[in-house]
Amino acid sequence: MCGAAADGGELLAAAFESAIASRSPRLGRAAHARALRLLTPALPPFICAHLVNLYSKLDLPAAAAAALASDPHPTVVSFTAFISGAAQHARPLPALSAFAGMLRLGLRPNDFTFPSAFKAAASAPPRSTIGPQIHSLSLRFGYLPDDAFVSCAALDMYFKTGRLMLARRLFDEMPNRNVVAWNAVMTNAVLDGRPLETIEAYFGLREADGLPNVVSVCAFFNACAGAMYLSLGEQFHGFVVKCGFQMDVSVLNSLVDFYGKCRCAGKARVVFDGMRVRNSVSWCSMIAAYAQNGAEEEALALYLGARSSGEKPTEFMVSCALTTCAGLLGLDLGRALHAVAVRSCIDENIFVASALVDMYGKCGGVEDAEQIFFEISQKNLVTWNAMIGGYAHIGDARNALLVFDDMIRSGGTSPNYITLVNVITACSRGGFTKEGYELFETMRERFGIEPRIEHYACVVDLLARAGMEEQAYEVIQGMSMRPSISVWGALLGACKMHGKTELGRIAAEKLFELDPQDSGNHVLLSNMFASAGRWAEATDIRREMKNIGIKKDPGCSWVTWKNVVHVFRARDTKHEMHDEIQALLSKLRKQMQAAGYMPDTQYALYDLEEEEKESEVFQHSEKLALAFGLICIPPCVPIRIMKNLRICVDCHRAFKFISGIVGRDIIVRDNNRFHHFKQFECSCGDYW
DNA sequence: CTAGGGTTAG
Repeated sequence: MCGAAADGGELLAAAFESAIASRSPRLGRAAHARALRLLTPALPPFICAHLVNLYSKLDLPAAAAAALASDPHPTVVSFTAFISGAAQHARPLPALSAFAGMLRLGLRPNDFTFPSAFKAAASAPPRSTIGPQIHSLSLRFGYLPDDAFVSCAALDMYFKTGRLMLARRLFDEMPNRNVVAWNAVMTNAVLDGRPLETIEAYFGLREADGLPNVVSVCAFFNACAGAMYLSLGEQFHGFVVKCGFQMDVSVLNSLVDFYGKCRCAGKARVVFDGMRVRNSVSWCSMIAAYAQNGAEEEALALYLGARSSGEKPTEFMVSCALTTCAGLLGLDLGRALHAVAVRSCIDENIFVASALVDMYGKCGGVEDAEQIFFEISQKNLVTWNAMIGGYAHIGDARNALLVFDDMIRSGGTSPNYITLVNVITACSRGGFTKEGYELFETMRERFGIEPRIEHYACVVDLLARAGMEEQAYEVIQGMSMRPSISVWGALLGACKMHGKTELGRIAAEKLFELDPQDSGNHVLLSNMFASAGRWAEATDIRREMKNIGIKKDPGCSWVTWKNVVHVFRARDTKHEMHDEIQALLSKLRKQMQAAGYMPDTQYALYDLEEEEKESEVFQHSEKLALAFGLICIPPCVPIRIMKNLRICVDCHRAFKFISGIVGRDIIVRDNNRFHHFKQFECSCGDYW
């Protein structure tokens, strides 16, 4: 009888183990059923512990709790199995309450229990004392800093709960620091955004004659990625290959990520292509590497490749792909991914939800962004930033400020520099000059955020746009850092808008120094002279462009209809619907003129007659795209037009008329922002 | 029968 139980026990143990290894709840339940059949009438204690371990490791919390509850005499082993599974699967609360439960039963946690308890306590909020309490309990039970497992777990817990002093002290007290202790220092320094410390810790490990392992290597690449240490990372790449770490999937994944973050998508791809084994992390890293380097098409192709090679649309996969859509302004694709997220039950994941808010905001669907945003119960910094950014895109300063206020008052999240960039941008575009400037002036004392170059660019834009170019110039002159292209660009743009030719010339000359090849600035300056009637100077700039070989970026606009992108250039005659488009445009021209429209031809080529100029502006790419949209897209659907340059002044004026005449919503996304035309008006209030 | 440090996303 006893022997039979033992034999059955060995068989069962093997069955439990293989169910856990293959992560198969089906195999697990089968092994459980077999145990019930073989061992009657009652399961022996060690099988009860096995069952708790099985269900806990398979992430079946209800079954694990039931197994623990049905154990007539639970031991420290059953409890530890439960706690460890819960901690590994990010369920810290059940883990900690089981820990408290075993103490109440008078069971003494052992050196296997404490590491899992610390792992659970590591995800407690920063102010929580649960971690330190468990630590003092472990000391009371005699686990001194020389127990590597216990103290490494405590060390990691102190780092993850933001108690850096205590972590540092524990680390210094450890008599024999193993590689795991060094790794805890390295990985947490990366997570906290101190990559330099990670690299220092790596050299500390080497000086102490420790051998790095896979985890140390990943942390090192992560640090190089975070600090953009391309050449250090490349050297380390060579070393890692020599040590034979290059067979490890995680190491290769972190290499892909490293090259991607260091703007070397090509090198990332070489690593990715050389991988013999890939997991979903590999695909996500490579998709992100493309998306972060402006190669959205490649990113999207890779996403489709991952799906067709059987990868599941995980939270990671979908949020990577959504970022790609945001960069591509691919609203239709983004909607499709939204549907994928809903079907896969991951749309409430905070990363996916924030990515959706971001995507809708950037692709011109603020209403959809809002709807998702207001349903997110646990908003974090990125969620708030994405929503405020969405309002900034359409220049809705009022809502941006309201949401910013909500964020501050909710108290859970403090703004970061991106929040301030987004709010000030919204103020700038929405004409809330006073509010925006006040925020800029007080951000240091109110939120402890040091103004960065981005904030200067925003505030120069804010002031200059509102006609205060001189104040904006004073802000630039008072800067402690070197003004960037965006700073001078903001000033130049506003000077052109308000005809401040002299200051505009100063800004343009700075821009020519900083970026001699950029055509946009030359065109802007030339147009500025042209609209001031200073044709000679305008012509000079054009001639200079020709001399140094700068070509004007060809402007183009595009409309997506039935999954086909229709691209238009100015004076395009090649489109299959050319005749219909021209017919509609001339009909619209008459209707608009009857409604009081006057063409704005001041930037058209200046050697043309006035009448020719009028025809000229009627061949702009955005007007061709709009006419195509009006013909093809049914009346209830808004027409969405993308443009690679800024929308032209005349097209902006014309679109307002057309939106009213035909009673359609027209949404234009240019290289700067959205314009939503409706009933003879534009969402930007002509302030752009 | 139970244990620590890990790669990807907004």
